[in-house]
Amino acid sequence: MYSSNHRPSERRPMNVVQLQDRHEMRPEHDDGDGDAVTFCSTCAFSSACLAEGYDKSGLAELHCLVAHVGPLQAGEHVFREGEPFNAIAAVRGGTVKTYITDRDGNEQVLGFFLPGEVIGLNGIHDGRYPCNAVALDTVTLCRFSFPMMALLAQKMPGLQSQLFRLLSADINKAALLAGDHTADERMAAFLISLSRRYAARGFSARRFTLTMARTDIANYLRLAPETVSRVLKRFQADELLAVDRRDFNLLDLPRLEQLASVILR
Amino acid sequence: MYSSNHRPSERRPMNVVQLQDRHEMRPEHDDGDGDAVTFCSTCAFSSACLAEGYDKSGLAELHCLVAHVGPLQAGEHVFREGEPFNAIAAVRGGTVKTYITDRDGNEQVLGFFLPGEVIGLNGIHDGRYPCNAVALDTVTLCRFSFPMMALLAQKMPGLQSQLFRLLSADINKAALLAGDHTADERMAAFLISLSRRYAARGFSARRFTLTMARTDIANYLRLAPETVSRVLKRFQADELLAVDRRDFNLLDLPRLEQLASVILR
DNA sequence: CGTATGGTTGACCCCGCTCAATTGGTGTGG
DNA sequence: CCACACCAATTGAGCGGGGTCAACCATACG
Repeated sequence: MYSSNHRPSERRPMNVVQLQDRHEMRPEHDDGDGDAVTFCSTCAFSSACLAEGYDKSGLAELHCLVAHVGPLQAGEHVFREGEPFNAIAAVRGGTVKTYITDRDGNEQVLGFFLPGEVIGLNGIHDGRYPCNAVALDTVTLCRFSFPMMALLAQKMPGLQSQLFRLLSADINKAALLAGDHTADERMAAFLISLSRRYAARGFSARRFTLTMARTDIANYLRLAPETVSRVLKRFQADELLAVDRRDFNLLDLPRLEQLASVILR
Repeated sequence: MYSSNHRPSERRPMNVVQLQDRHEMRPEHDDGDGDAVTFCSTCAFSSACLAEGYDKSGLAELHCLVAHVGPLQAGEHVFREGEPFNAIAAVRGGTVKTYITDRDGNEQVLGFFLPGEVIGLNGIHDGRYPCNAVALDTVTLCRFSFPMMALLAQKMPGLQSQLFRLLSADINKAALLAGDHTADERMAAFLISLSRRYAARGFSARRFTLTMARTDIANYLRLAPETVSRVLKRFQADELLAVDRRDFNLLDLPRLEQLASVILR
């Protein structure tokens, strides 16, 4: 039984509730920067935002209720456990970590969220965020007021079904970690999952630099940090990958996929 | 690392896809049996079905798209992994177990569903059920065509938000098992969860008879069946509970809650 | 009865956690 | 530029919770 003794890393004492107030936010439609298009095409709401040509008024309304948040610096929180839920957010840039802390102050990492992925959906249930969300590096977000989004979903079938699909996908994603698997399988599944998600966003599937510490990886995989070190060392000896600090190079994707397949299917 | 060698229990060779075809179904409104009211009051859709007095036409439509399924006998499947998703179902009576089988044929139990709870929501994601659902005893269901329900949710804000809440709740439920906890904590959390769910449906919070086998409990908790036996024996020695085969009597709810609190919070 | 199925018990062992020491990279002040 | 501190990461030694394997027991059913 491993339990981390580390408190959540907190570089900034300031507790700015970024999804609650309106500091550093700008409405979507008044900044016509060029990378908005490239971002939106990989965002989880792309099909709702872009592919709804048949309902241009709805599209305009969706873009109206989007607000840009950030940039947040590493260690700043997006939201905290127990805060009233009122918005979800799509990661626009950077990486967000979600976690809970139990009664003893032990941190338990729930997930890492890359650009295009949506955080906060688990807060719908009882109107409060059930976990914390913290920036691991410089993070920018698209904030969506959930009440307004639900209202708009009444008029836009595509948006409603997209929300249903996102929620349903998170159920299955949460179940992945629940299985009991070896340290090797967990690590391989973690790396393959990252690889696929980076690749889907146009980055290299083989080479990437992690934004999270070893302790975060270990905590997420329910392993001791020491085990993560040893597994990575063995993977390197077996020429499955090359790793230098946080730079990873997946040398043998097929064998990693093979290892991960028990979990990722 | 424990992996079950047991194939999914299958007492009936027949593979009747119960949520797909219309055998043994009757529309809700043509059977005015008295227990419909008592069931519906504890069903997950009760707030949508009953409390929507302000929208009687919507209520009537919701009842129109409900169809009763069953009774299914123990071992009969409600749906199977990979089948096209087209409906969710509320358990009306009995217990449903959901599970997946990996490449090696090992079963992995995902959850148990009591009367009033909803199965199939994780199939929305990619239009196929990602797991199997099997009856553990005699099961009756309320089947809801999901496309029709989504359509109705466009007109009924209460139904839409109820669906959002159900989906969001399942995300958090799935995350519970993911933590690494001792065998004692897992078992206590399992029993307390059942206790609460029975109590919420008007049954005793202390005494109940399980419908699932030890192997199912073990598999669900990611423990070996032998470990389940040993933990229960120790719990009994410590006078936390009394157990005779599948009859449980929770003698010391406070201490069990205490043990479970790390997981259930 | 005999047989099948599910549950229990005991002996043993291994994966991964714990504890502790060491390394190395990064930042800061002299 | 070096010295020192600090923290993340690594490495080693030891051990314990829980899995494995096997035998045994109990209830259900033909």
